[in-house]
Amino acid sequence: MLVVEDEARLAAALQRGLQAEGFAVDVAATGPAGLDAARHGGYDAMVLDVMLPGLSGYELVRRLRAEQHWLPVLMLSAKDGEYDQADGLDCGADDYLTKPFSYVVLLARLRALLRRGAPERPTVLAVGDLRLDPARRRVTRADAEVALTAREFALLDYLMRRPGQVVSKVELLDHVWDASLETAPNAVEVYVGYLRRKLGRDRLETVRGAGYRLAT
Amino acid sequence: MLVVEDEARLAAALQRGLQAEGFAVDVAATGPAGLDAARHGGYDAMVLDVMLPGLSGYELVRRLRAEQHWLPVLMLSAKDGEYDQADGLDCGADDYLTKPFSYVVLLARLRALLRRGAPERPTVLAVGDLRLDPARRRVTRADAEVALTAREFALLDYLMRRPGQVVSKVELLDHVWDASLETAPNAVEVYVGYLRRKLGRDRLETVRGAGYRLAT
DNA sequence: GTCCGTGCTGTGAACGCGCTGAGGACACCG
DNA sequence: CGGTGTCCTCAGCGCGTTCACAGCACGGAC
Repeated sequence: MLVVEDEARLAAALQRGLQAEGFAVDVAATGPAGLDAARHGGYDAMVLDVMLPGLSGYELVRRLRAEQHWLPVLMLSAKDGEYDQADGLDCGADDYLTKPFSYVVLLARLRALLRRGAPERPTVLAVGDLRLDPARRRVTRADAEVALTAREFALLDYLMRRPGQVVSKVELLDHVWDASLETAPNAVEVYVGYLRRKLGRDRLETVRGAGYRLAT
Repeated sequence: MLVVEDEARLAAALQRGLQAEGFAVDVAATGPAGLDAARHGGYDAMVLDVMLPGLSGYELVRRLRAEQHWLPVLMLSAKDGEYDQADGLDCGADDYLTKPFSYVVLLARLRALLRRGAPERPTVLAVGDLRLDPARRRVTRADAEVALTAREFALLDYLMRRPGQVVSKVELLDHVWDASLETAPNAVEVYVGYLRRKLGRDRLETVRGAGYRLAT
């Protein structure tokens, strides 16, 4: 949870209160700092004051949305005019609360926002009857689950993103192994062997002198 | 757009106003009629009065959500107490406006709701026979209450919002703990251990080298 | 056929991940 | 002030994972 609020006392109170509810809370005190945090912080939601030094809350949301960031934003403002509220919401905020606000209501509204925050379903890689779900970290072959170790999974993941292409051992060492210098190319052969054993002999083709290819 | 409101004059005014904005609007005058319309009407969103003959707005939303209907609901009420508002939102409404309300604000809030699309999450998270109510801060396992500490609750909450997905320890430290830099990853292991003890050994799966997964 | 280069695989050892019990730091409460 | 509960660190352990090694199989060139 990100709180962008320049009044130090209110910010501290919000942080304490939300932490007591079990949220992990960061605070930013200026518009630019808040924008930056929202961009890179991976927050679930954001409580945003309108009156901020450096960049208004309105503008902050507008930029955030323009940059394709969709985290839920609850806007906080001392302005209770109907057009202020409508402007805030039309800039891209999801809710608008006027100061002074009830803490109970703030929490309930945050919960309602979080309820809706839906991370889109990650793609599932599929090649033939092989299926790999990066988020669930599951691999199935003809609907039967296959248990893979971390390294095996990473290797298959890389190959399934390039089905039919020949991938060299050096390329695999670079991307699936971190330090290619310290690992012998034979390790790749070993792990290809493991995968073949678990997925079927002919799923991974050897291209002598060039690398490996995932059969489509 | 569905309007559920028993005061004929207000209902008619809302219908006219929303139609002027380009919405196709149907009106229901009682709770049961509204519930039925919401179930089968395929509406984008719903404006719902709380005080209704036959079935209160609270109960209407609760049933709707229990039946897995997630259309956005803007609740309308003459009650402006903070707990009325919080109750309405925790029943599953997405927004709450007190009468008398500004028409401009109503429109802006409806636009914000429609922008978000239908929510995908119920107010109470449920995975298997595990149930977690964020508002009441309670967890039950097969209808038996389980006492959790704040940290345990936050951890389970985060995992239950991503059932079946693998969540890394770093991600958990970022979102469930405040300062990932200052907390050792081992703390996650410790708390997973606590949860396993309270919820059952096999509810939380370890994915070696990747993270943890809540069994679905 | 021989020879060489490349890839495959069984064995085994070191490593490091994750689990756990013990206990210290801290806050809250009577 | 001690009692209680929570949070988190630490150290030790078990064991799965990773990878080097060496011997073998196989393909291609001649």
